[in-house]
Amino acid sequence: MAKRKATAPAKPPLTDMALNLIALRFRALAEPMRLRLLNLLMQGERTVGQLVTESGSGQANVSKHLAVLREAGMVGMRKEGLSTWCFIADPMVNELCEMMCQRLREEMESKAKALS
Amino acid sequence: MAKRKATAPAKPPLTDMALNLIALRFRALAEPMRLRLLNLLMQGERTVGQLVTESGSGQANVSKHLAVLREAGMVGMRKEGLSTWCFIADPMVNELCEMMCQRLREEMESKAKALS
DNA sequence: AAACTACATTCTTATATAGCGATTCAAAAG
DNA sequence: CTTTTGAATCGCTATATAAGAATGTAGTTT
Repeated sequence: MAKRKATAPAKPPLTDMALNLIALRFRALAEPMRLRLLNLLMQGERTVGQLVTESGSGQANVSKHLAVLREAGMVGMRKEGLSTWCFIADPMVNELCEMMCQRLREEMESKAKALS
Repeated sequence: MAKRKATAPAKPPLTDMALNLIALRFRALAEPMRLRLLNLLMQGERTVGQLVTESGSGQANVSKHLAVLREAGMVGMRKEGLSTWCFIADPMVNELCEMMCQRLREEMESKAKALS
């Protein structure tokens, strides 16, 4: 029997459920405020209150966004006294954002060059 | 208990504009139907009509989703006679989806193991 | 015990968009 | 020209959700 090449690009079509799960994850990254929270957490752990202050958004809003990120497995939380400390729980988040930023930089520079 | 890694990447906070641009890109990937279209295109070029047939969605809907993917720079199109051929214009799309799928597999297997 | 603190939750409003049908547009054929 | 075909666009409805205000809640202090 032929063994499947590891580099074989022939990918099977994804099921509806898989598509929904993947879309759910990407949706967690599809809001500027959530990206801002992740961006702040990339500098280190923060309490919810600190994120409220530094994000400039309201407390209820930050709490809800953090819930979305937590359900997506991207942010973790641990309670310590009255405060809740948040941290990035999935290093993939950094990679994804890094890739996207890099790609955007390339495109913008390309467009800028086209205008010069 | 691991000591905090010295690999702290110390990234500067992103601007509002950057966050909006990044969110816009992720939003393009945040819908199951668009992921399905991308998944079909991963197998090779398709006309819009073929995508309508294979996706099982309506023509207007597919057309609008393709417009979103095109504006996000993820899908390219070339007209040939009456037909419009679509293709993946940014290999990053494959990487992003691959990463996400891999991550989901890991989590699901982990959870499955936790239940056994 | 009461009062306070840090978050979470609920409720509401405003906005965005997925999906559908109908229409329009553009290229090709008759 | 007219018709046909492939795709884009418009109008519409239903649904999702971001954001703020008010309230609830659990842990802390006094």
